Amino acid sequence: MAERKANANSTQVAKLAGVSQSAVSRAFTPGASIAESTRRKVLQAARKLGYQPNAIARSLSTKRSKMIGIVIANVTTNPFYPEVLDALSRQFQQRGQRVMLFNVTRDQNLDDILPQLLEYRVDGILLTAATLSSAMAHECARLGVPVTLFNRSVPDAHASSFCCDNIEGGRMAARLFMKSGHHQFAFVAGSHDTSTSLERERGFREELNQHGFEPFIEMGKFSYQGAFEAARRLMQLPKSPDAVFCANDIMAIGVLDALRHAEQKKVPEDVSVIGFDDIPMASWPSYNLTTIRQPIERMIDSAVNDLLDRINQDTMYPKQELVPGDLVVRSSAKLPSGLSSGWVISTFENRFENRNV
Amino acid sequence: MAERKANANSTQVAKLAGVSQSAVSRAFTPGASIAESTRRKVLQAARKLGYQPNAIARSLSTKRSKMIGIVIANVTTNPFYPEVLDALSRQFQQRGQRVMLFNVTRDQNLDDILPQLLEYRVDGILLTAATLSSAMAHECARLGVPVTLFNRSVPDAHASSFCCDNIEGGRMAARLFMKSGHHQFAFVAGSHDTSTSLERERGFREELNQHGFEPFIEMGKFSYQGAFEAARRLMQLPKSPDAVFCANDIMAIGVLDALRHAEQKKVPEDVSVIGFDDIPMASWPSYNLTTIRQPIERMIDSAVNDLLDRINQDTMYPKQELVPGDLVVRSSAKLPSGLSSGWVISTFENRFENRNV
DNA sequence: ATAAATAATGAATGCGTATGCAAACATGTT
DNA sequence: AACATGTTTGCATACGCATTCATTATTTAT
Repeated sequence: MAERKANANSTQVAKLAGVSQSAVSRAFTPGASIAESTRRKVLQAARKLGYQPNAIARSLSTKRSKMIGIVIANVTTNPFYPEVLDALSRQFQQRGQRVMLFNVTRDQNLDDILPQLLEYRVDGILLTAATLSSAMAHECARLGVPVTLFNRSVPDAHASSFCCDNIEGGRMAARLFMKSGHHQFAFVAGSHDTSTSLERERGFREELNQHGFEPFIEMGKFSYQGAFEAARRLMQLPKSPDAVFCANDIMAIGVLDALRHAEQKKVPEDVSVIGFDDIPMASWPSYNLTTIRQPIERMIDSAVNDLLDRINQDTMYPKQELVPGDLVVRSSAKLPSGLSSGWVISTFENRFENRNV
Repeated sequence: MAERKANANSTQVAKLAGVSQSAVSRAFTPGASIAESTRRKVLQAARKLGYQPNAIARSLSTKRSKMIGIVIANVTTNPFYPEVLDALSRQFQQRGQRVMLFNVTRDQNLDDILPQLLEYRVDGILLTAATLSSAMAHECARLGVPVTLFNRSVPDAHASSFCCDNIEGGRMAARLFMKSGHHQFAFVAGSHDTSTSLERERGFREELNQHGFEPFIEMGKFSYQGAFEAARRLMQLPKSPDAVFCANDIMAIGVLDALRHAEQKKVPEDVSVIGFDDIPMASWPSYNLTTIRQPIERMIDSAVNDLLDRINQDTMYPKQELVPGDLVVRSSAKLPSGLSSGWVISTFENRFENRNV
């Protein structure tokens, strides 16, 4: 049924308008040298034929596809990523770039994906998942395709990277816990090979270590269910923790549910829980999660600007940016004196007086 | 810094391999007529130059972009859509199609978006958001670009459509409520111009009407917050409802939270709540939501197959498919005798004996 | 061995646009 | 009227690949 009548092309429009094909091209190129009168003639003919410039042909000719490749993962398991994708795609659309999306699994090798993007000559690549192999980073550099990492640390100097300050985030969580008098700490990790989880763990542990504490570590596999089970394991321990920091909010929520519904614990009376991200659900009254907020909009703005700038000016060097997170105080963690729920704190207690050891 | 060394092209590879450009093209075209020996020569030369075929040029030449345009909305407000996007993108990737993503707001006009897709000569379009204007449907038909709607009813015969049976879903919710002895019903709508919300409302109301009941209607704006407020308004009513059906799960959860945390109601003792979709959170112990499950995977499979089939065979007609939902019985709604939590029911009580009027 | 069929190859062309270049045109200056 | 300046215009070509067609190499059948 679909007759696949090919779209009209610039030559046909030219003929109808009584001008050359170049004129048609110029009529659709902002800033091109063309008289207003001929432009009108062209546009009129174009309308009559239902003509629309062919972006594929334009890309071939200009060597600019106006497409950005976005690689993402965990869209269904972590509500943080739909937010990231939403902001990213909106930004790029708004700035005249199309988005070619690749949805990968966390363990999937980027070395199979990136070539598919490069094949389409995307103008730039934004990675929010998986880690960039050094070989691929070089390949992109060789082809002059800028790469920006979001929430992933940079493998070498060939790519830009925009990260929340995970280490300081972990430290803030530790300080809040200590300040409210906790003694037994635990960290629920996401995975053992993701910089976000590792850095949050490191900050948390280092701050605790400085005051003579050592956290238990459990694996939550970056998922609600994984964290749910991790929490149950934690509660089996002889000295079960009274303060649990999770590598992200969705796991914190899993932990909360496990504590309340499977372990008959009260939060925060029996156990305090802190998450990371500040996803929308964190503020729902069922959870009221104390968490470290990632300033998504600001981070995305920076990342998008960086990538587009590097696309337009070959001279720019990649940039590494660390954005501080905010401690959002709600009620899943005991409050130290002087703090109350509802506060958002940018720099929490750089120095901490240890009253518990 | 990026020197933007253009990628090698087939001519350069040909020269190095001592063959013609055609041979290079054939070496990369599965099923083309080429001797195994020359193919090897070509591939070796290609590897040496870091050559990768240019998909843009190929698209121009073959008039197939191997790209599918996906239009989606509500990615951040409704966890159902990340699931849809995840399944869709995975399927297309797996079947060798790239995905060009457009993220829109619910009120955004598709007439501005579709031309941007058509400009890139996508092979097909999959819409999960917004409604297709008749003009645009014709435009796509004219250009021979098949369109498939997911969870949206079809505007005319030019597009395929894959929908959950929303009307029957609404009926099932009504039957379950009536069977457990409820008397005051309410529906929390998503919007007044979305077929999903309208159809679910219609099924719900029609089934109630047949037994002499009439539901209150409140607007929940397809969001947690909107539904939260809708629930509070419902509870102000002189005869406040004891059975609330929501147009989707995220609103049902908003209603649940409002009832429990703002209205001191017990669920399901004081009020029963049913949702629609069966998003992952629905099974979390904090909510345990009784809901109508949309069989996402099956629906997506059908939609993707339909679209790809229509891309490959111009002769196929668009298809309209209605997929039945399943009633997933958990514990946010009172159980009628004979039912217990944990059941999944495909066809619930087509005939209902009204014991309450 | 030879004819007939098949497979492999390269030259040439087309896909639809952008753009450098030179020619044509318009405008203003002396 | 002659000239300088600036603006429009069309021609021709390039972008990188796929594909048709005619030609040549190879295999198969007789």
